[in-house]
Amino acid sequence: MTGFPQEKIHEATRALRAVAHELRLAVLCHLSERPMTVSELQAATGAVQSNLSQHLAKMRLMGLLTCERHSQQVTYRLADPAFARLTETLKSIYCSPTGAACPGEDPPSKRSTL
Amino acid sequence: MTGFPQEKIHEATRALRAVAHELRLAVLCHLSERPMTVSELQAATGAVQSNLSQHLAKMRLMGLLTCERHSQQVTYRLADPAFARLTETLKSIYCSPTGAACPGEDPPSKRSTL
DNA sequence: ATAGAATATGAGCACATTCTAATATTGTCA
DNA sequence: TGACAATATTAGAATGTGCTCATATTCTAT
Repeated sequence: MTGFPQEKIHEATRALRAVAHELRLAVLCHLSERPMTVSELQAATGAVQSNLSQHLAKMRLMGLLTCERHSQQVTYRLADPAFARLTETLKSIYCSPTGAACPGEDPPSKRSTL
Repeated sequence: MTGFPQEKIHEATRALRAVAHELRLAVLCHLSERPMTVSELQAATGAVQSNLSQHLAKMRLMGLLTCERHSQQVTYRLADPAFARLTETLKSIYCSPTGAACPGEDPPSKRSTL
């Protein structure tokens, strides 16, 4: 675990929790490309307004995003461009040219190896 | 969100959930370096046996790890070496030389920006 | 066969998450 | 001011997680 002190693990875990959700990951992906308003995100993800708003709030509180209002619209963006590396990495793992990581599909029923 | 189809997002989300926990992330970090037995992981993380075992099981079911038994010991390893990229990325974000990503500390109380 | 070491599993409580539906807030425009 | 658009917040039920403690399983060695 070279060079990953417990304290940093704690911080990293917060970010992971903030992203460990289909809708939130989708949002992160979109915002990794460019800042977007809530309505744009809503259109892009197909999420229900109040639900999306809640997830955006959580991501903001978790330190992933920041936002600013422009009259009636609120634009969200990555709090740090470094977070885009996360989606890049995930893409590299799951959409890799070498087709890596093909986990055991959703729980087959239980008990597999061993 | 170029090149990250909903279906892949779903898969990636499973992996993220599997890692979005301090103990599990620590385990992933250790196993990113080399395969380890349960007792080694136990010593390395200081976790309670049954608790660790449960987390390992979850990570295995989620497709992150595989394991094999050698007499009484069970050795766990990354199901795909590509998963090590995840810990690498997190390290690059949180232990970066440029000190990036300094989120707003654990929930101050609530309500910040806006 | 028995005992002990290394792991796994199950029960159950406490607490966190997620979703929906309803309502509140903020800003624009006629 | 009143109505409408864009977002946010609240409430509450449903579901999921994580932990501990007790117990089961698997091997090995005597």
